[in-house]
Parts: sequence; C-alpha cells; structure tokens
Amino acid sequence: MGRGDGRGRVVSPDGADDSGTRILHVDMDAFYAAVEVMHDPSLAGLPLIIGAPDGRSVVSSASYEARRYGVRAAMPVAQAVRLCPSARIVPPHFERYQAVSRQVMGVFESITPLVEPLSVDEAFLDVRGVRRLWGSPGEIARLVRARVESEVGITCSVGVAATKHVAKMASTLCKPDGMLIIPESQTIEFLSPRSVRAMWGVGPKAADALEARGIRTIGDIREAPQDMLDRAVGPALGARIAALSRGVDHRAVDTDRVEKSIGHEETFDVDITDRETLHAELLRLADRVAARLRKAGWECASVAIKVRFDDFTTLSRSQTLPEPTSVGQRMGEAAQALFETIGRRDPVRLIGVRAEKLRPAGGAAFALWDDDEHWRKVEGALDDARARFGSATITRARHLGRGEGRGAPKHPKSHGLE
DNA sequence: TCTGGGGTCCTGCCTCGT
DNA sequence: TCTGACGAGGCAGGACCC
Repeated sequence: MGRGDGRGRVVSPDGADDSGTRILHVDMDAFYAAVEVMHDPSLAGLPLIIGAPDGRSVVSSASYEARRYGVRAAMPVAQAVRLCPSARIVPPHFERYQAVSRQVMGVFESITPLVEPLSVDEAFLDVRGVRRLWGSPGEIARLVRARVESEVGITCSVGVAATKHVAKMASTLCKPDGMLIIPESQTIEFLSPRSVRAMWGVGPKAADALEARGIRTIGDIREAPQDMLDRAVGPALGARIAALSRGVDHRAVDTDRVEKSIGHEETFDVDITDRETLHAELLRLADRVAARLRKAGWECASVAIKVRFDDFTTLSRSQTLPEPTSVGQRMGEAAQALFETIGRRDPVRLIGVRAEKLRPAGGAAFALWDDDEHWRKVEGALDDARARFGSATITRARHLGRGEGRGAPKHPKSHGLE
C-alpha cells in the first residue's frame, strides 16, 4: 500500500502491488499557484495567495509555502494576510488556468480515452483497457506524473485504486507530488482507520451528525446499523457512505458529463439597497449567462436567482419560463420579476442569476423525446392501454410540446390519450 | 474573523393531474 | 359531482465539492 514519508504524505514505493486497480485520480498540486509560477518564475518558492487583494474576496488557492502558515482555500484574503504577512497576493487569472488545464487533459487523453475531468485541476482516468499499451495501473500512474511534469511543467499527485472513491482519497493523502496505490485486497484495511471527514461527499455537517452518534471512522460506518446512518445523514447519503465504507463504489468514469446549469453571481464591495441598481445588476448578469448559453448552443427552460442579504441570509427563487430562451433580456426580466417576489428591502450583499433545465437551442424540446428507451416506455404504456380499453380509442400521446410545466406530458401515465 | 464563484445533488413541502 | 390517494413535477433551501 503506502507509508509515511516524514512530510505528512503517504506514498507507495516503486513496484508497489497494484493488483485489482484500474482507476487513477490525478490532482494537480496547488494548481493556480503553480500556473502563476509558470507564468512568472520569480514567484517560485514564495508564499503565494491567489485571490483578489481587495474587497471581500477569499483565497482561491495558496502555494505550499503559504499553507505552512495556515493559509487555506476559501479563507478570507484579509485573514490569510494576517497569518502570512510576507505572502505575495496574486489576483486569479482563470483563463490561464483553463489553458493549462486543457494541456493537462490532453496528456491524459493521449494515454486513455476514458477521462472524466472533475474540475479544472483534477480528473479520473480508467486505464483498464490500455494496460497492454502502457503497462500496469501503477506504471501508468508513474507515466502520467512524468509526462505532466515534463510536457506541462507542473507536478501532480495520483491515487490508484479499484474505485473512484478510494483513488480520490489516496491522491489526497499523497499530496504534493506523490503517488499512492491501494490494491483491491487492501481497500478495507486502507479505509477503516480513516476519519469520516476524509470521505468524499461527507462535509462538516454530515461529519458532525455522524460523530454525535459515536461514528468517527470509516470502520465505524461499516459497523453501524443502516437506520442509524439514515437518521444521521438522510437515506441517500446513508446508503452511499455505507457502501463506500465497504469499498463498494460502482460509479464508472464518465466521459460525457453535460452541464445542467450555468450561472453568474457577484458579491458587491458595498451592500446595495437601491432597487434600480439591483435590477440593472440582474439584467447584466442575465446577459452574461445568456451569452454563455448561446456560445454553448443551449437555451434554458428555467431561470433562478439568488439573493444574499447583509446578515448573510440567502434566498433563492426560480421559475419555469413559458418558452425556453437564451435571450438575455427575457432572462433578465424573469430574474427581475423573481426578485420582486422577495419582500425584503434589506441591503443586498450578493446577487446571482442561473439558467437551469438546459437543452439544445432551437426546437430542442423534441430532442428530449429523441430517445429510444423513452419511446419504448411510452409505446409500452400505450400498448397496455390499448389492451385494456380497446385500440380504437387509443392512438398516440396527444402532446409532444415544449415545456415541462404541470400538465405537460412527461410520463406515459400522464399522457393525454385520445 | 467574516465568510467568492462556479457548480451538483438531496430533501421536504406544496400543487396539480389522474 | 365530489373526494381522497397517489405520483410527479416545481420550488426553496441546504450541504457539498473545487
């Protein structure tokens, strides 16, 4: 498996057992900071804080030199500066990170076609089918690390395991610039002593709820009765963590994930009370979202807004539109109307607009129905109905129109029959 | 101390159509 | 025509991830 290296990492030695593994989780080390150093080598070795230097921004990323002072992502920049006064503050350049990310993903895709990008700086790779080409999963992990460093110029850490969850946990433990292989037979041994907080999908709230019941390690989860887990974190998460605690994770590497929503939100430097200004902001944000929709060839059937007041209470409102759209003006008007349904007149700290229920633009509702499996279900239901009520009265689903509002046919059960 | 911005997923409640 | 059960979708809020 792996051993501590005296730097707080757990890494696997060369030639470590990788039997039963097939998933790699690759995570770039302090990615934003690394890209900034590539761009300006004079920053190398300095404590770096990536975040806007003024206003109410938080740390997007920090170099390992800054992390030694306790600087962490999502921490307010002002607090990070207090912890590490010598740090250099670098405003984020997301377009740079995207460009380097594309390079890195290109390296992955030259090794296996089964790549699932999780974010700009990490991805899952399924290497089961390319072992004859590149070697065992452990050898492929070494190859990935070497090629990313030589071809892109940054380091990464790789977890190798039989499942996504274990690979992800392994890459976290071997950071920075490490590799950790968990052979399938040692999955339980690896998981059991680790904190519930180390599980992917268990955040502070869920961890608190588990610990309040004496469930502190993943081994404890495995031993706990299912109904106790369900009461603590809800049935969905309860079932998931129970399976994960036994090393069961059937999720495949998904190479074609599609976006489900696109949005923009903005925290103001100074809280805003003026309604005209807020309406104008909603329109501006809607325009930005609409531009992204059109660029991607999507339209949205629903618009949502988010409003955060000065006391940090956050409200959201959403509405299904009469017609799907990618027109900024229409989305903006919907956002403004939603905003007016909120009675509060308190100062607003943040405002956001999100496009939901995305679909391909232009007659796209019909694309929803361009699905053989769906049609088999519809036709199956119609056949049943014909058998029960007589074929003369049953012809076909009445409406195939746009929209998903109430009454719109979605399931065979609710189709109007004629 | 003072909490970004981009997302996904889940839960509970409500309403509507059958 | 009325009523209740039920399933499904809409909506709001929250947790979580990077």
